[in-house]
Amino acid sequence: MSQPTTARTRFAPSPTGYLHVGAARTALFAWLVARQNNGSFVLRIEDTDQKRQVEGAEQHIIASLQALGLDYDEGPDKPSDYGPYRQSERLNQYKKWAESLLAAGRAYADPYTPRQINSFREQAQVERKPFLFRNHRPTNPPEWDGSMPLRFKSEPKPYKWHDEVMGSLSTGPEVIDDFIIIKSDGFPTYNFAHIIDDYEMAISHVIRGQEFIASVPNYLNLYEALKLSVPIMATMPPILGPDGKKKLSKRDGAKDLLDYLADGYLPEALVSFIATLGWNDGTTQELFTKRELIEKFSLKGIGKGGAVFDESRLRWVNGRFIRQIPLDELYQKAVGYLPEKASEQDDSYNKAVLGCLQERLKYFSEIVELSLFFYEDLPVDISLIANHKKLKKYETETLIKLLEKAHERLANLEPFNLETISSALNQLLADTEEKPVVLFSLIRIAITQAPASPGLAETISILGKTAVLRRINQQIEALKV
RNA sequence: GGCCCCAUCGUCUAACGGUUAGGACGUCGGGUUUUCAUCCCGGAAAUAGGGGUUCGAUUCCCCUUGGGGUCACCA
Repeated sequence: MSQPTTARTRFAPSPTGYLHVGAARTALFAWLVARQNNGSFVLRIEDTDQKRQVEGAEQHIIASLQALGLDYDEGPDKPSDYGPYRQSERLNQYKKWAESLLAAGRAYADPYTPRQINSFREQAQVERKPFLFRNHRPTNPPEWDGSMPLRFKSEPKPYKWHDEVMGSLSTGPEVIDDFIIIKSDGFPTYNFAHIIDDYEMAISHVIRGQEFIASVPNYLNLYEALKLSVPIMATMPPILGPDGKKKLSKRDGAKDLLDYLADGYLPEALVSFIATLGWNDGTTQELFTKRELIEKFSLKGIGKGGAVFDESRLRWVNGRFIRQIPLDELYQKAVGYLPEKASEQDDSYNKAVLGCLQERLKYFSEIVELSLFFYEDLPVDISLIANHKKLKKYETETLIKLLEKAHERLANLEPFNLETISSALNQLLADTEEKPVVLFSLIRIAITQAPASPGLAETISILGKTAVLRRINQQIEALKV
């Protein structure tokens, strides 16, 4: 088998929907193989099933690849020497190759109606045997006029082949069958088209999902009939849903890659997470930049078993990536996720808010919930005190007094900045002889009305004296009722 | 049902045939002059079962079990 020195890999989706995580991983790995060999990454659109076309799917997929930073060198919108890159635009190629098979006696017209084939199939099912079309191969097939499907005439035999991920694979002759290569609508099937295209586009590595592994022997049979050399093949194990059994599906949540991006997951984090779903470099490294992946990735490092998509781990990965980016960059990326009223504040205020959220943020769309109190007075929620493990033991009177003392101290504080606030709070601690958990929790609840928030002094300094004093008073009033 | 593939903590995974089976997420428990969703420390948690081979199997072989894929004029 010839091993091309420069890798040419492809991602070949059919435009029937959005790009989901599993396809994104396949695309990522193909991209990595191309990039680490200084090769080419090709996007080919497999639109041979007219019925399943989805309007806009191609654009959606392209947008997803771009968002992840998986740039391709050739594709429908990037014409190059091996185009066109949509299968619907390559019909004459498939026809040419099909006719050569026909001429060589390795293809024939399928004279049966779908109904007849169905009855063959049902019969096989009753007999609990796999359906093989070649058991019904017509002795005198009619001339192929394009109105009937064209079938490959197989030569059953056992196969043994190598898969970069799965290792050595083999099957017996019983899996080889006559499959349709040109449908009655004139379009090729995937089984035929991809082989022609991979050859004509000089693809070196075919990286795809495991749903195709059972068809590989048939492809090998076709490669032989066509006298084409076989590319390197790599089969990706499936990405599983939360139950750990079935393949990840739409039911399991938002699986459109663009949805994750819209929720405020960083492309870098998504790439790192998806790459480590089934792959790892043998060390304990958990997070990878794209550069590191290009350097370290290997198809051989991919596990053979399926991997469950664990969103909580994705959140953790994303949180780590968020913490790594400089505040200015974070601000640029996340400003749109701030609450509506953020537009009434200036950049420095909003940036300060994001700054103190950064270390605890997991994804951007939770920013509203985490930062709302920075932008508006939330209604006093008495349950925050009533349910607090320490505060609930205190008399309301005592709490009011503590708040009044805090109010007084902060009201007289000048200048009003992080440093002075911190020391004022410490003074307060000493004066009241209360534990921090009591005093600070009380003040924190008063000024945020939220179950969690950034550091108290920091929060106070961002909110400013006016808002803080107003909110403390609101809490006092609520307690008095 | 035939054929093919897969199998380490709940999850992602590491371990030239020799390790107290490691790391990470999650979880649980502590800790830090606030909360906790950050941070630090700690705990619980796995080689599916049975046979071989071997001085010694997570690792190699076989069987069983479990799971997945496929058997389309879908890809």
